[in-house]
Formats: sequence, C-alpha cells, structure tokens
Amino acid sequence: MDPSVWSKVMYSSSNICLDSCSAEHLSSFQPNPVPSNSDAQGVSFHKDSESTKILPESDYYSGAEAQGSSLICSSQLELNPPRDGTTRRHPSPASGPCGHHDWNLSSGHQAKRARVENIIKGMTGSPGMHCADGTTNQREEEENERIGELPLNQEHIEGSGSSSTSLMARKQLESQQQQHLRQLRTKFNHTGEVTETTDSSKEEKYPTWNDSPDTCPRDAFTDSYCESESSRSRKYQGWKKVKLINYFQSKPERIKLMADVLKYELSRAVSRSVDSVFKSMPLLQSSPNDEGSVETDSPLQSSVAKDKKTSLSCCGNEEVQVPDVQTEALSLVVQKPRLDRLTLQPRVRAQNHPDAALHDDQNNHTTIAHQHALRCLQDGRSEVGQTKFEMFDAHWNSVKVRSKVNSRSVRSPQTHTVSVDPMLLESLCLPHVKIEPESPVKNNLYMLNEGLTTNHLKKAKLMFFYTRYPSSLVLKMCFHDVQFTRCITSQLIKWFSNFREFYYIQMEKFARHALIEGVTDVRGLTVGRESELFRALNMHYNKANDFQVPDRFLEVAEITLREFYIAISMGKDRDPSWKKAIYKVICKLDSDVPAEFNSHHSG
DNA sequence: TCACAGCCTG
DNA sequence: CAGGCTGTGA
Repeated sequence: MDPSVWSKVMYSSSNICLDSCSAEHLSSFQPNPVPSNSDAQGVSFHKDSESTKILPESDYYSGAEAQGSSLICSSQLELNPPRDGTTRRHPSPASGPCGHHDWNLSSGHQAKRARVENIIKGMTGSPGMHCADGTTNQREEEENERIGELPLNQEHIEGSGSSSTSLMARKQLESQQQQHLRQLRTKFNHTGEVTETTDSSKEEKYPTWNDSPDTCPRDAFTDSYCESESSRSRKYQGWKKVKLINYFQSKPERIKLMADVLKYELSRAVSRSVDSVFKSMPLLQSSPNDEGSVETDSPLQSSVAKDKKTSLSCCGNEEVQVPDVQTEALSLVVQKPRLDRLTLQPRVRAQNHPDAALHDDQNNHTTIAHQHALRCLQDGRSEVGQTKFEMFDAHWNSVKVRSKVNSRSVRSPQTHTVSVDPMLLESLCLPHVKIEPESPVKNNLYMLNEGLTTNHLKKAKLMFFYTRYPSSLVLKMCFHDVQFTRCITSQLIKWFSNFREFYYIQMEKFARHALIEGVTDVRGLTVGRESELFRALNMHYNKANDFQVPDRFLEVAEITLREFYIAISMGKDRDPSWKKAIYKVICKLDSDVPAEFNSHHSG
C-alpha cells in the first residue's frame, strides 16, 4: 500500500477514535482521588505498590487481577484434592491403618491363602478358646481362633472337666491332629513354598506330637526357619515361652504350632508377593533422602522378621495397589501399543516419579535383577548380595539419569510420557518410532502447526503494532506463504488473542499504578517511547528492537491506558465485563498493515 | 451449530 | 504460547 494512503488511513482511524471513543472525557476526565474500587483487588494492589513503583506481573496478578475465586479454587484444590479416579486408584500406602488391611493380596496370593484356609477349614469345627500368645495382634488372634476351632472343641470338652474322656478318644484325636499336620506339610511341600524345610529327612524329624515340652518346640521344622531368619527365632522363643507357660495345654500348643506353620506360609507368601511386586514396582533408591526406599524396604524386612500380620498387611496393601496403578497407567500411557513392544530403556518407577506409572513387562530382566539383589539385601545373608544390589542400583540410577536427559521433560506429574532411548530406537531401526535428536538448526526452524514458523510469529507481533484485531483477510494477505487451513487460521487468531491479552494486562496494570501514584488528570497519562509502558510492550512485541514502532501505536496505547484509567477510577472494574467496553473502543483503532507485510515473505 | 473472543491455566 | 473452557452472536 502506498505509504501516503496508509498514513491517511491511519489518521482517519485516529479521528474515528476521537469521535467514537469518548475523546472528550479522555481529555478532561479527572477521577476521584480515591478510586472507587475499594475491593480487595485495589487494596492489594495499593499495598504492594508502596514499595515498588512497577509491580511485577505476578504480584500484580496475585493482588489486583487475580480474583478471589481463582485463589480460592487453587487452595481448594490443595485442600481438597480431586476425588477422581486417580486419587482413588492410587491411595497412599498409609491410607489406612495397617492392621485393618484385610489380606487384599494379589490373585495368586489369594489363591494361596485360599489353599491355606481350606486346610484350616478342614481342621476347624466349632468355636474354641483363644490362643494364649499375647504378642499376637487382633488379626493374628482371629487367625488363631479359626485355626484352633476344631481341636479346641475337643480341648474344650476336656478342659471343661470332662474327665470321662477316654484315653482312646484322646489318642484318636491326637492321631487326627497328626494327620492334619502331615497333610498340611504335604501340601506345603507340594506347593514348593517351604523347600528348604521339606526334605524327607526333616520330615522324619518332625515332632511326633508328644506332650513333652522339649520335643515339641525343638523340631527341625521350626528350627529351619530359625536358622534363616533370626527374627523368627525371637518369635519362636516367644512361642516357646508361651508353650512352657501353657505346658498343660498341649493341644492348644499344637494348634499354635500349626498356626505358626500357617503363619509362616502366609508370611512367605506375602514376601513372595512383595518380591513379585518389585517386578513392577518403582525401583528403590539407595539415596537416604528417598523415603520410598526406606518405607518399602522396611516392611519387606520386617514382614519376615517380625512375622506380624500387621506389617504383612501393610505390605499386602501396598502390593495390592501397585498392580492397579500399573494397569491404569498402561491404559493411560501406552497410546502407541507397539511402542511398549520395544525394549525400551529401563524406566524409573519411583513412587513419586512421574514415570512411576509406566509399566513395561519387557523390563523384567532388569527388574528381576533388582529384585534378586533386593532379596539378598533383605535376607541379610550375603554381603555379596548387598554389593550386587548397590551395583545394580547405581546402574539403575545412571540409567534413570540418562532417561531424564534423553526424554522430554515432564511438565507435570499428571503428564504421562513414554521415555524412550532414542539411540536404542534408532538401533532398532524402527521408522514408526524414529526420534531425531534435537538440533539447533531444527530449533531455529521450529515448525508450528505444519506451516507457521517463529518468523511468522515475529511478523505477527510486528503486525500487532498496527492491528490488534486483524481480519482473516488481512491474515491471509500477510501470511500468504502459509497454506491456510482452519488450524492455521485458528492459531494465528490465537496469537493475536494472546497479544491482546498481554497488551490489555499491561494497560490495566499501568492504569492502576497511575491511580495509585496519585494521577488525578487523565491528560497526565501519556505513552511515549521512553515510558515504562512502551518499553514493556516493545520488549514483548519487538524484542530485538529492530523495528520502528509506528507513532500510531503509541497513540492507541495512550488511548487504551486512559480508557482503563477512567474505567478503574469510576469503579467500573467491579463489573466482571467491564473490559468489554474498552475492547469495543480499541478494536476501532486498528490500522491497515503496511504493504511490506503483505508482499514479503515471512522471513 | 459454528466461529470467535476472552479467560484461565500450564 | 497453547489448550481447554465458556459466552456470544450470526
């Protein structure tokens, strides 16, 4: 366009402005010394501005612009985390009292428990007396109650003064009990769970259920556990003590022995289940700062050591949740089903890591190694095992670091990304997952939505000096080198929307600041090239400062600033849509974009 | 219903 | 700057 024509248009536009946008009150308006908007926004703004002339945008927003509702919402979000599926599906391990977790084990574990319970049920009949082990918790007592039901029924008969019980009947009962226990052990052997204690020789040494207090507790069956787990020895000692105390209650002792067997089996099952969890659990960090390591390790060790179902239940609870997490994470993350077929680089599944939700069965070779090392560490049997664990953990950590470097940064914990080692993918020659390393050249030519480049963005910003509300026709003329699609158009419109947003934010900010500074005459508000407002705007739209900003833009900026000043001083900002009137005025101040913007390439 | 502007958020 | 969302006008 001819510059002269451009100037004409520009100045006519200016005249339109003076005619239409209340130039009269702009030139003569003198607001109340005290702004009428006495709401929290103004107060906050005033308060903040006492120490600093120009408020940082963030401060400004927190005090002046941000409405209370948004703040409240934010806090509400913190105080009341959304009770969505994520929250429900990812409960904290400490989400409930450990003792109340009711054996929510994995399906395999449940099957195992069902087997044990079937055995127990085969032995149980009617309610009986409680076990005398004072160390057992409620859970244990319930278990023992069930275990002791049937035999104690008989015991109850005896203990209740049934001295008429014949010796035959007694022996028959003992025989039945022995049979039960043999069946128990046979089943255990069959499942292979207690392999170290189930060879035939040990079975031969198994107690013969004499009433002798010496033979009963000192059986090889129990001792074998004591050898491997010292803490079990403590329990055993307590158990033995109870036995000595209740010497004359021989049958309950046997029941308790069986209960111990069952408890051991359950304990083992839990331990194994926990181990299995480590195939998919976040690998523990050796860092002392990592609480997850401590928290997860501790129950593992204590589960075997203390043989308390309280701790077992804790473990059980955790291990139950994890598969759910993984299941859900898989559904969320693996958008490209073929991607998880790859041998992706091991991913860190620390509980508080965004990638924790990722589950990759293909990583079993590493997770199993970690699991093995961890088990060695748990057992405390081998320093070699611990060394292996540390070495593996170090390797794992290094892998994690590499993963973080190579993968895209995760913006938020909610973001689920599949971190793939590009080198690995390249080595696999998989074109559909080809990931090119970022190069500076490509960054400079950063493509935006299949057409718009950073140069287009820069050009759009310069256009903003002339037009705040460009029509689609103007956009097409100015970005003729772009294949216009609905998406491209929307993006360009969005760009200008963002430009306007920043523009009006600056205007409001400086208008409020002027009011606070005590500016009483709107004529005192000017926007020159040396003004703070112009610097802020120029920094945003013309960062390189290689473009001569038209004077008309300064005029429009000044008009806008005064409009904001007047509106705020009149208390119009109490109306949620108070800015619309200003927008309506400013949209009429658009100028034509110089011809250079139309004919030239975006670069 | 669609397109667009504006607001909010990351 | 982009995406989601809502309100509005044609």
